[in-house]
Amino acid sequence: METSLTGLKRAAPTDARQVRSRKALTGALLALLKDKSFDQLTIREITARARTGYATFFRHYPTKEALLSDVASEEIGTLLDRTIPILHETSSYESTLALCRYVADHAALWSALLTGGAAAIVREEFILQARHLAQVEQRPNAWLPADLGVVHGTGSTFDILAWWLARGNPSGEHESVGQIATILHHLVIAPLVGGRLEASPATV
Amino acid sequence: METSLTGLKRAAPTDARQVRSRKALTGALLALLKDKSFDQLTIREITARARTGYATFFRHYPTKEALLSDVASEEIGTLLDRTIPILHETSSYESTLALCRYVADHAALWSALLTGGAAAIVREEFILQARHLAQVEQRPNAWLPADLGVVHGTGSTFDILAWWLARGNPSGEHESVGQIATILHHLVIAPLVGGRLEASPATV
Amino acid sequence: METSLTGLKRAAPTDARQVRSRKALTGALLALLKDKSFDQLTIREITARARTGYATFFRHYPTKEALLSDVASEEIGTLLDRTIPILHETSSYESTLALCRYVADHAALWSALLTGGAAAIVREEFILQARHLAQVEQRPNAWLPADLGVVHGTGSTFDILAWWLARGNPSGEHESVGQIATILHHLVIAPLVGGRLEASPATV
Amino acid sequence: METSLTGLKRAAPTDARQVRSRKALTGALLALLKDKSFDQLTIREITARARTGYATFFRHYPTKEALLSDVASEEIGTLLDRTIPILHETSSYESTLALCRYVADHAALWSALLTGGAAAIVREEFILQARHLAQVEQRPNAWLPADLGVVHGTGSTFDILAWWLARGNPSGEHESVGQIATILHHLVIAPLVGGRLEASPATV
DNA sequence: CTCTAATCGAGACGGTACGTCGCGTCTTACG
DNA sequence: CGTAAGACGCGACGTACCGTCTCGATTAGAG
Repeated sequence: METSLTGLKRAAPTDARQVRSRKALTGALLALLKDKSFDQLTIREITARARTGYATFFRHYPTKEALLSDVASEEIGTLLDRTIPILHETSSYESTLALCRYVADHAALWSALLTGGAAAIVREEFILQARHLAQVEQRPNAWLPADLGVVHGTGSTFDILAWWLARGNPSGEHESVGQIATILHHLVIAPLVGGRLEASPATV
Repeated sequence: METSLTGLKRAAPTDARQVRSRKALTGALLALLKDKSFDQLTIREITARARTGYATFFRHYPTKEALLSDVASEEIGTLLDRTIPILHETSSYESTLALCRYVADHAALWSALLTGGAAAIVREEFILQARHLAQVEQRPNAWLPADLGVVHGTGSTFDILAWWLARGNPSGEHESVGQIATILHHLVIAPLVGGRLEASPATV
Repeated sequence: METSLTGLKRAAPTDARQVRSRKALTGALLALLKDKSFDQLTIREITARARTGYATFFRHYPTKEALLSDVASEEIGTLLDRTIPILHETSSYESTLALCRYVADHAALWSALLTGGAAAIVREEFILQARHLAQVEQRPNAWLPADLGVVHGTGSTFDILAWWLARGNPSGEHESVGQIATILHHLVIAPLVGGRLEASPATV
Repeated sequence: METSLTGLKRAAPTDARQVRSRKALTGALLALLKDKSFDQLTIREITARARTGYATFFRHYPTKEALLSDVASEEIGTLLDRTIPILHETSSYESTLALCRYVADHAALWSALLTGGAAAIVREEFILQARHLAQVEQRPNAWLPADLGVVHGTGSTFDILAWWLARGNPSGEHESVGQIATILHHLVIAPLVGGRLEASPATV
């Protein structure tokens, strides 16, 4: 929970066996996360599921969190690149919609990360990375501390997306993407950027 | 993380020794939470800090989470009673301000719960209790599923209060309470209830 | 096992309640010894069986062994008074028979002590007391150290009696007493005192 | 006390580490048995003496008794192979002498087993194994139940050997071996097999 | 026949050993 | 001769029982 992911991408291995081992491990982690909480997962359990030797795990990752990082960190970064900019645009609905589309396109992975047992730790990492990104581009605001804006915006976005993915399978349903984007924009983005609610075409 | 607090208040013991032991344990938990994450706390550590026998812990609580529950559960309920109603009033700023004042008045306890190592688990419990409460009084909404509204409203409120408490000591500073209430109302409450932003007198 | 019984008879209590408590405890011990080993008996178990408070046990006996002592110590002394002299008589069959009769007459108690879970510890005490008794009246013997004679004689007698009591209920069967006395005399007493085997009328 | 050793020899491990661990554990047990009773020995104490991790104990033995078994069981079997046959020979003194010589040759080990804190439990195992062996070759006897004969013979032999080993160091003293064999034969073997006492040349 | 003090039951307490489990390291034996 | 399998030291877990202790609530026996 308190442990934060490193955010450092692990050097890509060249050896074919290493590739196979890592893929097996990440796959096993994602598979197991559908059933149990991340921190009640056992390394032995992961390696057993991956059909891999126990010690092999440590040849690739120092801790369980490092494996999760290897799975999640890059994806978090990619998603963040699509989240942060939204806050800076006045006309932001389109960007919000794009964000939701992206998540829907990678529903399987993001379901595991946002609704699986690792949700809390991924959320922490999500916000942590966002704060680091935001430190650079301070946009002073009279009534809202910048840091709080980032925390609230990122966290809420995370929560709404997680809630969305927790309902069955949203991918493919074009309608649903628009709806969730509207909600997200209405509840989070618009209040932050001070944009008009009318900016969202789908406001019922 | 996945473990949720029971929400059931433990029966108050009559024996003076039991009262003393429980007080020592809860006190030790709160004290330790200021330094470390809840789940990297050890029961042995708690009992050592409480100057209590290790086995005595289990005479009172079956798990570490049960102790946290005993500390937090009632407080969460009290706070929720002040959070949920806000969403139902059109003129809600005053209620928001009252909520913030309440938190400021119990800053020590809520700092431990919201910003300490137990934050994630307390947050889960917070939302869980809110969802249960909200199930009763379904207020259908065309564009926003009721459940999502609760999750977003509760979670965001939690986050903003946590951010607030994480900055030094907010108690006593009358100004600060008003500011955070304004922000909370602006970012979370107003978008949910559809109230006008002008409802908040302090909007700068 | 290594713990030896004190051999000190506890002062008899006058208070009726104390009498009742001790009787309940000794009775419970004997009852439980029929099922389980002495040292896998729990003080809590004994007090529960005795329908007695847990702390009450310690008001009467400092340890589990003290309770066993209270039950067994005097009986062991009495039996020893009938065992030791046998070794000193040339015509000893009658004494052996008397010993067996005495045991048969108190079969219930001796079954518990010799064949129950406390057998090993009672045996140790048996031999220990015998050695102490024998130290006084040294009867030098050229080929057999006196101490070894006592150890062997007492231990073997104990074993044979225990074997005997372990077969159903020997009391009432007059025949059986004679047979076991013959065996005991033949196997143990006669070789020790150098008496003739013919001394035993029942030698087949 | 009531717990009996399994009598099953543990499969010999091939891994050098396992060999080392087991040797350390058995060695520690024998060393500690010189000082304290077996059942007031702590597994933690054994592992500490063996310079071994606590959990490692359980990777090799399920209980303390299993460790004792690993130390004693085979030795008991070997000794029994030399004890039982004696009862079947008419001219048995030589066999008795051979038995005593064997014990004297392994005095260190047998001192630990017979006179150490595990004596009672080893004795039980001794007799138990003997009874199992004797069940096969029933040699009916008019005045002596076969089972009692075995119990008495084995138990007495155990006691006399234990008494012998408890006096200092008997190995090397040729005289002593003959003397104890004579006593053993006189007190136990001869009465059982009905042999004449004159069969023993050393009878003084 | 009362009153007072001893004895009772109940059970919480600080300890300590238990046996289990998972960790991360490090050795071994096999392919 | 490198890698999987897995044994190892470590330490927290939750359980059980120890012997001590405080509580009222009986209840015996002395006055």
